[in-house]
Amino acid sequence: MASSDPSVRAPRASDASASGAPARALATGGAAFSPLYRQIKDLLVQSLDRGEWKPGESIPSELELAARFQVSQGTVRKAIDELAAESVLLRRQGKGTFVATHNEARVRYRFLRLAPDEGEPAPAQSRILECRRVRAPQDVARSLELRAGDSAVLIRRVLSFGDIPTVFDEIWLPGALFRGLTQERLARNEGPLYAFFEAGFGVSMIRADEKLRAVAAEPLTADVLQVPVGTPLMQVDRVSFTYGGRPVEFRRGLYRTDRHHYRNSMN
Amino acid sequence: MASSDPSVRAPRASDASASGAPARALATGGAAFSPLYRQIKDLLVQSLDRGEWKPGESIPSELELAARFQVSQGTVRKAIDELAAESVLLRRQGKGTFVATHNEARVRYRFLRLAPDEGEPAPAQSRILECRRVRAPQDVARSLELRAGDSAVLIRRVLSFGDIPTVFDEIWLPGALFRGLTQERLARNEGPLYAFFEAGFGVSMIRADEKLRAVAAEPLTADVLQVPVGTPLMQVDRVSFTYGGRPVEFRRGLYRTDRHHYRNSMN
DNA sequence: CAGTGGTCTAGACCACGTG
DNA sequence: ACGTGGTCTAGACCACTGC
Repeated sequence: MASSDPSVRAPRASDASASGAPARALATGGAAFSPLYRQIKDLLVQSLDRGEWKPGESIPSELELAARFQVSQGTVRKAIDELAAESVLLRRQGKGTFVATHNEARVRYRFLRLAPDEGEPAPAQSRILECRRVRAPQDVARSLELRAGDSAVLIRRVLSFGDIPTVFDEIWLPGALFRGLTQERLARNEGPLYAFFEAGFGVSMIRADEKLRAVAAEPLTADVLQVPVGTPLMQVDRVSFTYGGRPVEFRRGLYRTDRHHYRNSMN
Repeated sequence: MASSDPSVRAPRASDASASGAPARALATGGAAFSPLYRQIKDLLVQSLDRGEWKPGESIPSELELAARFQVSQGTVRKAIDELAAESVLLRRQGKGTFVATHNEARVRYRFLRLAPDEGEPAPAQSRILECRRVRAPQDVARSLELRAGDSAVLIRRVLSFGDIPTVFDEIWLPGALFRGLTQERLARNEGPLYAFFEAGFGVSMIRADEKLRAVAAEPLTADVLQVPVGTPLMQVDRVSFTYGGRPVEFRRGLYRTDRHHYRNSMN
């Protein structure tokens, strides 16, 4: 880490207390007020986005960051608190603060909400049916903030639990971010897809919005999931976002819910 | 509020710093360690549970609470922070901290996740089909932590959006908590059911767990929702909890998802 | 103007993990 | 023994609200 970091402390309202003059000029250009800890949070997110600290690595200690940004440890702490609450960072007492990974057990089932009706959640077997580059259809392009016709990667896969095919996913990714993604590399990958994306392409999925509905199985889907045509399935449309709220995946999943259910918790 | 509150400060490890002696005895009995701010949080929840502050009312200021519990304002603040993050309390700068209500716009759609495919969320029209006292069936009793055969209230209702029946709910409540709940009172109520429960029976819904699946419409449901038998519907089983994590409602909802979807956000 | 929550700082000590 | 995050305190000032 460079010791002469350009991200120095932004003047803020509180500084007036020392000089008596109401000096106020925010680094963001002065349009919107944002507390110091949130400016620090934004700087941390920018560093994550730039890849300064990679998933699984530890970030500098709170005291180091406080020195770098010229603020108190408490202010850095509050910024990290928010990022930890969003599962972007992970604190481990006595060890440090780490960039979250999609490999850890603690977040492993954060995005896969399908749970077995009986027994414990078990890892799924993934079979890649297809992976090719296509022009983004209009609705996908809109979700991914691409221009219609831009390059995209389309993946079709099936997730099975104990030999029962349960999830049929169609996944669209922005072609520009996933150069070199091939069916071979996908098939070689074990473990969660998102862990593969962050390790192989530097794209971290941080947040996702889903829309769920009940639909009848169409012939193709029915064949893949080995159910009669017309069987009620859950259709899950998801848009996933990376640092800074940029959409980087659109996905349509079709779930069999005869032995599994989609779990959700609200508060 | 009684000025001589019995909930005084519990001795804790940090106190040893003043005396030099490792005095440690937690109010909880000493079994489990819990930081001071969490003990304060528990005391606040107990006060809420007792009804010391009712939904919509303000709780004492941070400084008052700090004086009552003999801790610093910062410790009270951290306890309140957590309760605000859980939407149990609501902070309003310059005004105070308030007990959350199910009437406010901010939390109105916290538990109703069904959103229209087009346009803005609109309030639903509720029609009560049935409200009677029954013995709790075994699975309901287990969800509500009752003994099988205990008294329960069963409500059946339909929610419609613009004359289109969209949700068919079967709701079970513990009979002991909802004495005097009749179909007449229910029908008279406008607005969210949970607001009615908290105002009329002092039962606040704080958290809920849901299990979703896709099912085919059965004849009775098809009739109520005016869809053909066999239409795919979303079945939502919900257990709702009040202060202290006590279950106080089991609900099975069947949703038409031809013009609406169930929205979910993950991070 | 007074009172509320919101932000920021500084310093102390505790609990945990590692060497 | 040391460095990490976790907790707790104390005090300052800011921003918002209502009298």
